[in-house]
Amino acid sequence: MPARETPPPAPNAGRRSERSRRAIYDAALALVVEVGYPRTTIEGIAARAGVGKQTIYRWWPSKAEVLMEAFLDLAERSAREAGEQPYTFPDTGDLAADLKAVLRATVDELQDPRFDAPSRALAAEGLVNEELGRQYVAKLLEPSLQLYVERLRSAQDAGQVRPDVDPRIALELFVSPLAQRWLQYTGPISHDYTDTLVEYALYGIAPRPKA
Amino acid sequence: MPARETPPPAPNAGRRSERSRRAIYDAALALVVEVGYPRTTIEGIAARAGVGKQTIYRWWPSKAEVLMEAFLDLAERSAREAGEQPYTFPDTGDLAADLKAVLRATVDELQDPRFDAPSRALAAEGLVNEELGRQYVAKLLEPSLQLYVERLRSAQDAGQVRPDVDPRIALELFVSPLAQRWLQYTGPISHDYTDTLVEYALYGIAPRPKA
Amino acid sequence: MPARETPPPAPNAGRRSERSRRAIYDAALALVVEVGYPRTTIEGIAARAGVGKQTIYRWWPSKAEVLMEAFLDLAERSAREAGEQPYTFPDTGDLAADLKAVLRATVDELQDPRFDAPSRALAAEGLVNEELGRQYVAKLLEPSLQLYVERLRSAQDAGQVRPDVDPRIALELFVSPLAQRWLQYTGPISHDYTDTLVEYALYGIAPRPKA
Amino acid sequence: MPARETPPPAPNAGRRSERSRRAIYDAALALVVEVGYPRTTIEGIAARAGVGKQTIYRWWPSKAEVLMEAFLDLAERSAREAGEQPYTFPDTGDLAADLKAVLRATVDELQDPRFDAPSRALAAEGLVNEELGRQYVAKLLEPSLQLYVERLRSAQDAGQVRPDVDPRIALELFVSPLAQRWLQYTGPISHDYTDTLVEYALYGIAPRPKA
DNA sequence: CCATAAACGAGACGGTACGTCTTGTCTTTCT
DNA sequence: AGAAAGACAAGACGTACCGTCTCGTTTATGG
Repeated sequence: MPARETPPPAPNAGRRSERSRRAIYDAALALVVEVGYPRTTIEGIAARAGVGKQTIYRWWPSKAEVLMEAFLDLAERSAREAGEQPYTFPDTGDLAADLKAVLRATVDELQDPRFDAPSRALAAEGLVNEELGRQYVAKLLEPSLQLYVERLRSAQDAGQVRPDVDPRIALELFVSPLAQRWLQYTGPISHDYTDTLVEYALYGIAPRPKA
Repeated sequence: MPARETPPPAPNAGRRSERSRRAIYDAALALVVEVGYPRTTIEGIAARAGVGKQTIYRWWPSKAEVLMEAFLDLAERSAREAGEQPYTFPDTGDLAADLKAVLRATVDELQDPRFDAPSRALAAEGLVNEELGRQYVAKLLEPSLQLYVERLRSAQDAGQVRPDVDPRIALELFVSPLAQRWLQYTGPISHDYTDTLVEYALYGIAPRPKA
Repeated sequence: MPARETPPPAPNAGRRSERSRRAIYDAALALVVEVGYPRTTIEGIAARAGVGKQTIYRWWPSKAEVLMEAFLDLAERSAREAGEQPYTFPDTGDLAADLKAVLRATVDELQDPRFDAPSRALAAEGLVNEELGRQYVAKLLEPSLQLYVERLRSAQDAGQVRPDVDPRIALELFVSPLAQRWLQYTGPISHDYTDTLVEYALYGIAPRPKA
Repeated sequence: MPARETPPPAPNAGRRSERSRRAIYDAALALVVEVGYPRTTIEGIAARAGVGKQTIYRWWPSKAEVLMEAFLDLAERSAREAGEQPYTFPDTGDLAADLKAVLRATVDELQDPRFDAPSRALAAEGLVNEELGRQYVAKLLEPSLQLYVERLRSAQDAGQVRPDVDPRIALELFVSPLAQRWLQYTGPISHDYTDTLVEYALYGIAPRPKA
């Protein structure tokens, strides 16, 4: 592997301008919503943020990473704003009801362009750039999926899910179909749809013997 | 609606050079595999195909559409070469076995870069360009999914799937998780994995009453 | 000497756009006069000429060379416009009178900003870039100086200049002082001044023996 | 005239760091010799001198002025080092010999890159920036030319130069040609060349009547 | 002899221009 | 008329410097 001539001379994060960082986040998110990801350029972000291009290049290696951080920040702020403690999952004892509730909320969120546009853009970039794709999963997807894992484990303890079932796989039965319909336009998404997914996943599609 | 000055003077498809078309397909597919989709440019395709840029712009509106056609052509040729009749699905009477077999074959296909690279590229473009995304689904995805629908309907007739189940949704229980792991690197894919998906989907993850 | 990776792929001069060339010349000359050479940028020339930057970079290696060609073209056009045959020198038989006349004309020309600004800019660039400096001399200066050489030789034939004098050096006695005052602001320039130079140069500054 | 908000809060020259000043001079001169004037940047000077950029901007308005001071300082030091009293001119009574001697020394000096590079750079900048050009003349050129004036006046007193000759113009007959050949590459410079200039200038190029 | 205010090194910042690359259009020439 | 070739206007890329603006850290009196 040929070494770089001059390894990037690591800027001093202590002196970083918080003002600029915020302006860049805002500009990036706004542009992705307004003109779409491919027409969102680093020049455009810099201009809209009232910032020199170098200030972007100093802190991020690509527009995808700018957007990633901006979106993570947005998610954090949104959660905090909503007064909710983030990353929790209802556990009423009724697994089906809890899953349906969470998936219905997810469906609603996926309709909001402020969430849809950046999220979709990052997913798209991730498909074609493995490094970024893995970051996307690790930072955005996996933390949420982990909540399903925990809820499913709790359901296993309560005897509502078979103990031999792998929760990490089980969750994909309802999460992945929704994800695919959302991302790839393979079908409409609705509360009914996710309710159905939960039903099918819990009880299977094969005929059930009479209890 | 302001009319175009010159309505696109529709080229005469009859005089189209078959030689150029083939060269463009080959160049596009090769480049996507070799340098990746983002670094595949129309200029690059033209140069590699020994073709004028205008010849590409005359017949396709974007590099994504070039790649789409090239990939469809590849798929057709591959099927023909393999001597198989395309678009069939095994029906041995054992639904679980048939699904597992098809999904195992799919897993193998997804590992082949000649398939993976263009397919992933088109998916990525589709995420961010709805028009293209819908084309992708209609031309590439839906035809395959339709085979699952038919097989599931046949299983319903045989009493192996509950009659109230919607086959178009049911198929997503095993197809979408595989698709997501493949596209988004959310987990490893293997024959074991798809076998498990089929099991979970057919019989559910909830405890089954004794038969 | 390390060879270039790809030697510049020589554009096809036959297809060159005359319209763009003219627009670039005009823009370059206008900008140098209006905002000065250092603030004349390639981007500015391109914008003013309504031309892509690449069209400039395709045909010229630097803004200095653009300006050089533009100025040569201007000189040619000016001469043609004035209906004069360019590159001639009066020869009335009276050397002193002829030299004074030409130098007076030169003084006038040096006051015209359309001539002064680009000419001075090229000279400045040439001081610091030997390659360009030599071009400046070869294309702009030397052809004019050659006319002095010829006139002086004719004067030698007529016995008005000593035969052992080197005309190429002799001409510098009046041309260089004017050039230096013009370029370096070492003194004012006027018709009187150049007349004096001719007098001093022809007859020396030492006392002359009575004839 | 709109007044400045804050009149430049004149730095206190008393506290100025001599160490930095020296380092800046050295860096500026070295860089001009090593990489040429256009590639000598203020950032580069600061880095090489181990100095903050602001320390340069605090004391000089432009890189040209830095170089000017650096060069004046160099000239002073050189003179002092050579143990010579600066700004003197030989007066042996033989004008021709004295002029030839001084010009030969000048020719030698012009060949030394430590003198040539900065001097040429300042001249170039001066061509295009009148203010700086006039400074260049006043601080660097005129003091030397004044010595010629004095020597010529002394020669006039001795009857070796006609009393009606203007020494300030006369000196240009030999100084300007040398300057032009040096700066603009209009011809080679050598001791022979300057000797010839002196001859021509003193006795003219026209035929001399028999004494 | 210590307090304090300046100059200092460092370097992030908003900008401008660089020279390169690719896009999609247009034009020329050949077949 | 289609195709190869490639010049063109447009504009984003990522880099290099500009000149300004903080940041702590010397440093050098002057109270």
